[in-house]
Amino acid sequence: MIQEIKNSYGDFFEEELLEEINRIATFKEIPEGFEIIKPGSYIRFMPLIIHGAIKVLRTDNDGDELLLYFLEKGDTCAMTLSCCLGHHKSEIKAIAETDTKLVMIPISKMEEWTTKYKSWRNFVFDSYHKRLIEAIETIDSIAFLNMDDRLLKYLRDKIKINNTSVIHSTHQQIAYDLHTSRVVISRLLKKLEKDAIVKLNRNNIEILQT
Amino acid sequence: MIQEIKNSYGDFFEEELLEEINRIATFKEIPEGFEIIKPGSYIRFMPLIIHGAIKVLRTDNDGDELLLYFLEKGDTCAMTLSCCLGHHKSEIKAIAETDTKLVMIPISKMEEWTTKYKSWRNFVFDSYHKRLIEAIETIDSIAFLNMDDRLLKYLRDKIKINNTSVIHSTHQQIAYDLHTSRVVISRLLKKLEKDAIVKLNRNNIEILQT
DNA sequence: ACCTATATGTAACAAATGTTACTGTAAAAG
DNA sequence: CTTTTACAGTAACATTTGTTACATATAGGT
Repeated sequence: MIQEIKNSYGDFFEEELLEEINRIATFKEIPEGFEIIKPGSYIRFMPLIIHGAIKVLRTDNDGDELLLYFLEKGDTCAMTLSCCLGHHKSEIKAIAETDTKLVMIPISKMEEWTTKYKSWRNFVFDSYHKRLIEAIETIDSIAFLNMDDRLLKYLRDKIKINNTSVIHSTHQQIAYDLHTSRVVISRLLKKLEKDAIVKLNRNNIEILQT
Repeated sequence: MIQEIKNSYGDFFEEELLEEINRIATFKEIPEGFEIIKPGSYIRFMPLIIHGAIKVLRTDNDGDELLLYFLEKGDTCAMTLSCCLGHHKSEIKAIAETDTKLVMIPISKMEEWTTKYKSWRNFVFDSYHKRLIEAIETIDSIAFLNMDDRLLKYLRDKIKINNTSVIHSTHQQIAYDLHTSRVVISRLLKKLEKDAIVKLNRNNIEILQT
C-alpha cells in the first residue's frame, strides 16, 4: 500500500507516517456509482483517494441536489475532515464518479497524527484550503454564470476528471448535478450541438471542442 | 490585550499562547466601511476579531460582487488563513460592517504556532470548518432559494450581526451584496412591506418580523 | 428657500429559466 | 418479435429575474 500512496501523493508524507498508515489504514476498491457518503450519516473513516474520482454533492431536505466539486487522486474530502475533527453530521453526499481506490483512515488517528506529523498537518490544511477554493468557485459559477456557461464548464470538468472526451450521462443526470430540469439541459445541449461544440447520442455526449 | 481576547475567545487559548499573542500581535481599531482586504492583494496579517463584524465578499474581474458571509467576535477569516499558509493571493474583499476591533497576527507566527500550540491548531481547523460550512450555506441560498427568500435571509443575517432591527443600507448596496439590480431589490422590498414584514424609509429598513 | 445629489417607486419590456405536455425513438425485457 | 421502459426533442406557456426609462421624494449644501 505504501507504494500506491507514494504514486498518488508523491513524497509528501514522512516514511514513519507512511508506515503507520500502512499498518492502520484499510484499502478499499469502490465501483462507479457507489454512494460513499450519505447525507445525515456519521463518518468513521477519512478516505484518501489513490485512484479514480469522486463527486461531492450538496443536498437539502427537499431532495434538491447540487454538484459541489470533484475529488481526484491525491485529494481528500474536507467535509469528512470537518466531520471527523468536529464530530458533526454529514451534510453532503459523495458518489464514486469512476471505479475508485481508497485508503481509509480511522478518525481516531486523525487528531493524533495532526499533533505528531508535520506533513499530515500540512496535508489537512492544504485539503481545507483546496476545498474552500473549490466551494467558492462553485459559488462563482452559480452566481456569475448563466446556465449555458455552467453546463459547458460542467462538461469540461467532467471530461477532465474522467480523462475522456465522451460523457456517459443522461440529460436528467446532468440536470440533477446542476439543479435544473431535464428540458433545460436538452435545450442547451441542442444549442451546443448546433454550434458544433458537442455531438449528442443516446446516453452519451461527445465533446468536440475543449 | 489578553483580557480582550479572553472576552471574545473564552479560555480557548493556553496562557502561554495568550502571552505570546500579547507580545507579538498588534491591536487595531477599524471604522465601519473600511476595506480591510482588497482582492488581489497579498496578506501579511491574520485578523482575529475581538469586537464588531466584517463582511466578506467574493469578487470577479468584471467588478461583480457577492456576499459570502459575515464574521463576528471569535471568528477569523479562513481565506486569510489560506493565503497565509499557502502564500496565495486574496480572491476576496473584506469590509468592516461595523466599527471593529482586531488583533493582527503576523503570518510568520502562523506555522510556528500550529506546531507549538494545540489550541491554536484546533482554532485554525475550527475556523476552516466554519468557513467551509458558511460557504456551502451560501451555495444553498443562491442555488435553492429565489431572490425574495435570499433577500429575507440577508436582512435577517444583517440584523443579527448588527444587533439591531433597523438596517442602514440603500437598496443599491443590498443589490451589490446579492449580485442583482437595485430595481429588483426595490420591487421585492415593496412586497415585503405590503406583507408587513418590513417598514421602508429613506436609507433604512426596519424589520418588523424576525 | 432653492438647487442638486442621491434614493426610491413603478411601468413596460426583455431575457433566462422552469413547467407541462406530447412526440418519437432506441434499448431492454418479456 | 412484441411490449415496455427510459431517453431525448420540441412547442407552448408561466415565472422569475434583469433592464430601461422616467417620475417623485428627501436630505444637505448654499
